[in-house]
Amino acid sequence: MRPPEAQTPCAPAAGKSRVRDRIFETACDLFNRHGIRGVGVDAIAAEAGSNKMSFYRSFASKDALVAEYLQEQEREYWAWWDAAVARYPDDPRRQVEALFEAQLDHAKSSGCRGCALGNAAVEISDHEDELSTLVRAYKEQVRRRLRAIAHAMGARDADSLGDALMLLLDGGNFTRLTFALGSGPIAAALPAVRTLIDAHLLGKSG
Amino acid sequence: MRPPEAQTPCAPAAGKSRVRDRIFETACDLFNRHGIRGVGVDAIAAEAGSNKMSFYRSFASKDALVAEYLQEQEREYWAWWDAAVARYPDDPRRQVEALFEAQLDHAKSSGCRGCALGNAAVEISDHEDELSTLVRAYKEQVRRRLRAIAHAMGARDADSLGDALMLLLDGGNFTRLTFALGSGPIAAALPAVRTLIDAHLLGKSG
DNA sequence: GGCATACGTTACCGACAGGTAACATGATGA
DNA sequence: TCATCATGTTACCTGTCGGTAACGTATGCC
Repeated sequence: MRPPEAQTPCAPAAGKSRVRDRIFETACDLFNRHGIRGVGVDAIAAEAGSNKMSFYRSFASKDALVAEYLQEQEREYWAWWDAAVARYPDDPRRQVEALFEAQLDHAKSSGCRGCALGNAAVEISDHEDELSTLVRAYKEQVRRRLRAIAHAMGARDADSLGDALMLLLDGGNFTRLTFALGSGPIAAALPAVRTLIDAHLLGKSG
Repeated sequence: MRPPEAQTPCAPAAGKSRVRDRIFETACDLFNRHGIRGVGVDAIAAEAGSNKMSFYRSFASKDALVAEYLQEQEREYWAWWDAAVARYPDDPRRQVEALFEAQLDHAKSSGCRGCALGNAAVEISDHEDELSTLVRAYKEQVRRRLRAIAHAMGARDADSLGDALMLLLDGGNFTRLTFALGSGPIAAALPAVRTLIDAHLLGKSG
């Protein structure tokens, strides 16, 4: 996927450089804080202690940077997910609870702006195919994973349960944008999750 | 709130004109479709069959238009809410179900882009006080209303139930941005709502 | 007719956006 | 020492943005 051109003799891996990394980290931070359309290339480079020219030596365009940003956000998200889930192998119910616990925990951090990928869906119009495809693939995987866990629990209407869990998850992400740190309705997610799982494990409900 | 200046002798009500209405409707449509930052004043005026100069004769600034847009969206939303709820006076449980039925129904329309106010929260940075205050007030009222209905049901942990309902509602709005018409997880909202209400009416759950 | 209202048209402004050219510098390594 | 590479610097291009000035015109009211 990535052409092996411009390979430096040693040091940083495959075409990556120090400024590039600094710029990219800065970009991720600014995109998260102000939205994708709310941050210009110039501002990113300056905030990274560099300049626009150096930016364009590392990134083909702003769109390329945004795509990489979204991919990185997804990568981090799944790492976060896997870490939460890994603590309870073979216990899908506790896995789900751990996910929502971790979400609540993360929502209490001041830098949290909900779901970066989901927020991007608001900003990118439908014709920006590459970006919206990234977001769609991510959301579909969230859905698939939650449904799979619901199935693993042996729940009745597992797909429906998985989807309901996704609604609670995304509801938390969405409301987090508006409500300050610990004050939002997101704290109600975990009890609701437990109730729903109970209902889907004991009997038919909807 | 609105100064009574420039009152025309008769015809359209209090300072409003035909172009103004056309421009405003066009703006609402475009904001919904492409986001607030994704639409320029020029594009709005042109799409409305007018021009920028006429725009600025009716609106003090783009920010003023955006504020009015958000207020209008909120007005329409509560009208929609009240209509759904009014069909079942004195039956709070059915009121909630009617809300989620109406949401699902609306989500199936092609123009639906979830929650306009919530989407705006993604685009406006924190320092734009006037706009983010509008969004926050709206979201707080959603929360208050859902909690109130939960209380009216006589539910245990009514606040928690109300918050959980809000998460499901906003989760539906958020996911609607990504999943096409009827294909998203939003269909799982209503069964989940019923399950949660049942649990909160029968016994303690979480 | 005279006048104000409402609207269209053209042209312009300063600011900033994404993106590029050309050149200077400083470290590295053969 | 000399070439190379990564980076910084300055200047510039084009386009678009929010916003304004000045002028023209159709309508309708008195």
